[in-house]
Amino acid sequence: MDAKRATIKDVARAAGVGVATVSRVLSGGSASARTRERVLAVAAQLDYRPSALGRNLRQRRTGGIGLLVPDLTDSFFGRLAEGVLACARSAGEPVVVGSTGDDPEQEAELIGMLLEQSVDRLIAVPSGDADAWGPAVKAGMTVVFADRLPSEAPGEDDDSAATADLMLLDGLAPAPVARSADLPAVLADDRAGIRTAVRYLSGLGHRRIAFLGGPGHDRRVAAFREAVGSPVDEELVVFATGSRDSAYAAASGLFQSRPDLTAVLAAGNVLGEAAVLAARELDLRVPRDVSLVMYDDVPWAELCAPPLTVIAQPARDIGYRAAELVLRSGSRRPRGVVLPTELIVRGSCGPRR
Amino acid sequence: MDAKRATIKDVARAAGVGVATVSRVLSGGSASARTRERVLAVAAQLDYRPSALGRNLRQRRTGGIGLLVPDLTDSFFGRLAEGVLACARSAGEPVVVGSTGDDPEQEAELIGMLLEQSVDRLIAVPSGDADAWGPAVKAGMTVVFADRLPSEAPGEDDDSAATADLMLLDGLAPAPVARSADLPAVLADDRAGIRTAVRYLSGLGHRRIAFLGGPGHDRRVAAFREAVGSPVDEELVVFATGSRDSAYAAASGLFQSRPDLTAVLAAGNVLGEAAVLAARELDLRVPRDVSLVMYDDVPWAELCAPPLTVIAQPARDIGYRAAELVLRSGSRRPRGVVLPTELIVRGSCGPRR
DNA sequence: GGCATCCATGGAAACGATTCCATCATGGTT
DNA sequence: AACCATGATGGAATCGTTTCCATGGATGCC
Repeated sequence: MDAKRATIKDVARAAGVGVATVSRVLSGGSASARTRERVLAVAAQLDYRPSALGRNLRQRRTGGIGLLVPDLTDSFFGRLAEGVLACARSAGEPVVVGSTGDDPEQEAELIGMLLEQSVDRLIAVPSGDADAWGPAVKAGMTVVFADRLPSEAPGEDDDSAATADLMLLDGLAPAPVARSADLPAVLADDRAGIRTAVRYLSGLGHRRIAFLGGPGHDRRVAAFREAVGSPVDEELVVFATGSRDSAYAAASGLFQSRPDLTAVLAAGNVLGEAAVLAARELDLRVPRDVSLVMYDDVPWAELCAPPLTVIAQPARDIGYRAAELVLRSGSRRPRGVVLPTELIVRGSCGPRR
Repeated sequence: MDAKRATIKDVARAAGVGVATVSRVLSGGSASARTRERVLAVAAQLDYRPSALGRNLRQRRTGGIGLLVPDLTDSFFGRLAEGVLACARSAGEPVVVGSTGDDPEQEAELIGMLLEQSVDRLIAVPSGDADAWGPAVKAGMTVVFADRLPSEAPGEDDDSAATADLMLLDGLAPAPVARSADLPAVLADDRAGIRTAVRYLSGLGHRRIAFLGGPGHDRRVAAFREAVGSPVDEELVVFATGSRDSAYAAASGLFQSRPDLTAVLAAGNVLGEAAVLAARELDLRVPRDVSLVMYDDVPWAELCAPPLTVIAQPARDIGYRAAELVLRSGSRRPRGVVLPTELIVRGSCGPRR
C-alpha cells in the first residue's frame, strides 16, 4: 500500500499546531519565526504538498488556464500553445487544452467542460460567433482572445462597424481592442501584414492576385480587399474549411478556374502548403508562372522549392502575451495587444510573367 | 452581478427533495420515475451543472488526464497531442498539457504540478530517467508512456536487459512491454522502421550511413546499430540536444567532418529539416551527393526539394491509443501497444555515388 | 500599573459534491 | 395479522483547504 498523501492535518498534528497556522505559514500569512520554521521543517519532512482540490473548492475557482485552439497540428497553433505553456509554467499554473477543429459546436462543448471544471481563465482562438462566448463571460470567466476575434453574431445590430473600427488600428503600438463583450485580445497586425504582402506583389507588377483563406480569416480577407483598393474580382477570393484536403481542393480549383491569375496570397501555412502542392500538381512553376506569398512563417518555408516568401507572425509571443494578459487581469488590464508582422522575402515571388 | 452558478442544494430545494436524491438521479442511481423526472426538469431549468471541484474533492481524484510532451512546436508531438485530445474529448475528460522542453528538471516540476492538481492519469513522452517516475507511480497515478520509454536510471542493475528485451518485440501485434516500474506504453515500431530504412539504403549501395539523433532517440539508435550489423563507425552517429539550432549544428558538423558519408538517417522531423538545410548550405545535393531518410512523415516532406523519403509513424494514433489505455486502465489493462511504421519512398535517396 | 493594541494562534465554518446509513412506506408471504 | 424484504428517500459525514472570529499573551504607551 502506498501511503496516502499527507494532508494539512497531518502536518498540523506533527508540528503541534493548528491547521489554520499551517495554512498561514504556507501561504505567506503572519506567523512567528519559531512556528514558521517548525511547520516548514515538518512539511518538508512529510513531503507535504497542498492539494489543489481543497484549495480550489474553498476559493471556488481553479487556478488554471484554459486554452482553446482549432488544431494543434497546425504549426501556428502549436507555437502559440507553446507560448502559453511557457508563460503558465513560470507562473506555476496548469493549462487545460482543448482542440476545437474550428467547429463552433465542439467549441461550445469544450467551453462547457471548462466551466464545469471551474476554470476561470481562458485563452481562445475563437471559431464560433460572438454569442458563443456569452456563457463564459456570464460565468465570470476572464477571456482573452488570441490570433482572431469571434465573428459577429448573425443577429447583431452594428454589423460591420466594430470590425471596421478594428481595421483602423494600425502599427505596433498596443492599442485598445474594443469588441464583442469588450474582451481583450492579442493579435498579429494582420492589416499591416496583408497590406505589405499585397504592395510587394503589386510592386512586382501583379494585378490579378488571388486570396486563399480558411476559417477565421475574415480580418485577413477584409485587409486584403482594402489593400487591393479597387473592387476585387470575387472569383479570386476563395475559402477552404480547415482540413488539408479542403485547402488543397480550394487551391487546385482556384488555379484551374482562373489560369490568368499571376499571384496568390495564402492566408495561413496550411493553405500555403496546399497552394504549393496544387501548383506543382498542375505544372505551374513558382515563381515563373505564379508568385506565392504565405501568411505565417514556418521552418519548412525555407526548405520548399522554391523557398517561400512569407509574412512572419510572432506566434509564440502571441500565446505568451495572451497568457500574461489573462493572468494579470487582476491589476490594471491592458485592453489588447497588436504585434507586428514581417515580410520575409525568399524565392517564391517574381515579376509578372 | 451575475448570478452564481446553481448548486446541488438549489436544485434539491427547488425540486423539493434532498441533495442525496439529486445526486443519485444525476449519476444514475436508483430513484422513482416521478422524482427523476422532476429533478431533471428542475436541473435543466436552473441550468445546473455539477461542479467538478466538489466531486473531485469527495472522490479524491481529478477526472482529467495529464499530457507531458517535449515540445508542441514539433509536428510529431502536435499530432500526438491532437490524438490524445480527440480521445479525451469523446470521453468528456479535460486534458492538462505540459511542455517539458526535453528537460528532466522541467519534467519533474510538471509532474509535481500535476500531482498537486490530483491528476491521476498521465500520458507522457518521457525525458527523464526511469527514476523520475517514482513519485508519480507512488502517488497512485496511472501512467502511460507514448513514443518513448524513459531511459534506464543510472544506478539500475540490469542495465541493457530491459531495453534489449524491448528491441525483440517486433511486428504489429500488440505485445507486452514490460519495463521500468512496469508501466504500459504506446510506441511506434522503431526497430522495424529503422531496419527498413537501413535496408533500403543498403540496397541502394550505401555503406557509410550516418545517424542523426536527438534526445530520447536511444531506442532508435540501438535499432540503427543492430540493423547496420557490423560495428558502426562511431563518428557517423551524432546527437543534437533538441533545439533547431543544435540540430543544424550537428548536421552541419557531420557533413563537414565526414565528407565521405553517402547517406543520412535523421531520427526525427526536426533533425531531417536540419539535415536538408545543412546539406543545402554546404552545396551537397540531395540525393546526388547524399541520400536522406527522415524518421517521421510530415506534410512538408512532400514539398521539399527533393521530396523526402520518410518512415511514417502514426503519431495521432499513438496519442489516441495512449489515451484509450489510460482511460480504460480500470478494467483489463493491455500492457502496451506497438504500432507499425511505413517506408514512403519519395525522392531523397539515390544510388551510392 | 493599567489599559489599549497588536499579533500569534487554534477552533470551526464554509466550499459542493458523493455516499453511508437510518427511516419509512409498501407489498408480499407465512 | 404479523413480519420481512425491498426500494425510495433525506440527513449527515466526509474530502482538504482557506478564512473568519475569538482568545490569550505580550508589548507599548500614558
